[in-house]
Amino acid sequence: MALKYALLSCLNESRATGYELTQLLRERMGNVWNASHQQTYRELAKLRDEKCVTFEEVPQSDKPDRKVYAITERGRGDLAEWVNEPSERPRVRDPLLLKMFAGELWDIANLKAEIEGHRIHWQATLDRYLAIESRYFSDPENLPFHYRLQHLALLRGIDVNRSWLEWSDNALSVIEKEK
Amino acid sequence: MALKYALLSCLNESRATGYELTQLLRERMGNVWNASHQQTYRELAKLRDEKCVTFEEVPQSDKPDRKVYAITERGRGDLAEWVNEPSERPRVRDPLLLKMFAGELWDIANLKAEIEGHRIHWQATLDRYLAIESRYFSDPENLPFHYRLQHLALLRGIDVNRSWLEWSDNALSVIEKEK
DNA sequence: AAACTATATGCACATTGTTGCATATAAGTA
DNA sequence: TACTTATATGCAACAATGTGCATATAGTTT
Repeated sequence: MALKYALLSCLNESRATGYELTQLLRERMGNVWNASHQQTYRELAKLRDEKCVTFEEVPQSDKPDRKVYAITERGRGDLAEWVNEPSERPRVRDPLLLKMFAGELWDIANLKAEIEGHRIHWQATLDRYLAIESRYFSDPENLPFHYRLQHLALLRGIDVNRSWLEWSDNALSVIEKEK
Repeated sequence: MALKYALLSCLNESRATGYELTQLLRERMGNVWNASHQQTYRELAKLRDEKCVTFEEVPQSDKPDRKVYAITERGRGDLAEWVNEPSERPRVRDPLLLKMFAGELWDIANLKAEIEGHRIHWQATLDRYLAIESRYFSDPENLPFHYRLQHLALLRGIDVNRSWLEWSDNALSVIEKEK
């Protein structure tokens, strides 16, 4: 449901193709929302039907034609309405943490490898977010308000990944003692 | 898909009714997985078909009869297999953070109220998790391994809620300056 | 030469999750 | 007395998401 608004938020800043929107969701909004490219295209088709976006076909000779989407007045209206509605808290669904509740069934070497694997990912994601921060938000105090809000979202991503890194180090030391 | 394993993990520790399983998911596993009671009952019916659980009807005179579920060998096998498979990272879907990307469309009073509302929830959840910690995990060093793993999961919940509290204070001060 | 990555789009089917409803009783609260 | 909460179960319809497949071309890596 909120994928609609994720896409509209992107298009509210600038026009983009489905492909670009998919990338934006993965990169800039990676710690906030995610969707596969199939989902993005499907949702864009729906937004077209609802007249929340328009699109313009841009022919390309070497690659498939691009459809450049733009938000409409109605789209912006829907977005503004949604923004000011109360938001639900995110549902928690974390397979790795869930597995902590099946304790004695673990093969400890597996568990260790699993956490180490995730640790690499968290480190990489943290680095990516820190790079975004230093590129776009190096002087947050002097940013316009709507960028400060985006910075707040990014800060969540940074903090979450830092905290996962600490957690995994802690978890690995617990496992080490058990061995 | 993983709801199956959430339920099996619970039943692996002790037999329980659908009602009790719903509560466990909300309380003890609240920072790890969540499901409505309808989902729980539906999944239990499926687990029955797959012969991963058995159940026993316990008549009650004052309240509706209870169906007490227990895990089977097959269920435990499925669970052990799943535990040792690599886990996907959780998908991120946070409506409040998403709204940070629709900056100039916010009514600032709304935004402030929204964050304050969420703050109350995070504080309450943190307190709840801290209470669980002091009741069951006050001496983690001397706990059996599978309880230490559960403690690790709880620590995530504590940390996430603490970090949301800090974030909301930060966010509120950013908003205050804008006013 | 074959495989992989990036660009670019999308359909069809399957699984999962939400919402509204339905039933039944007891105890506590306004 | 009427409403809410807790216990206890579940179906049916609908909405949202995920997975597998399909197509097309160019450049880069093995």
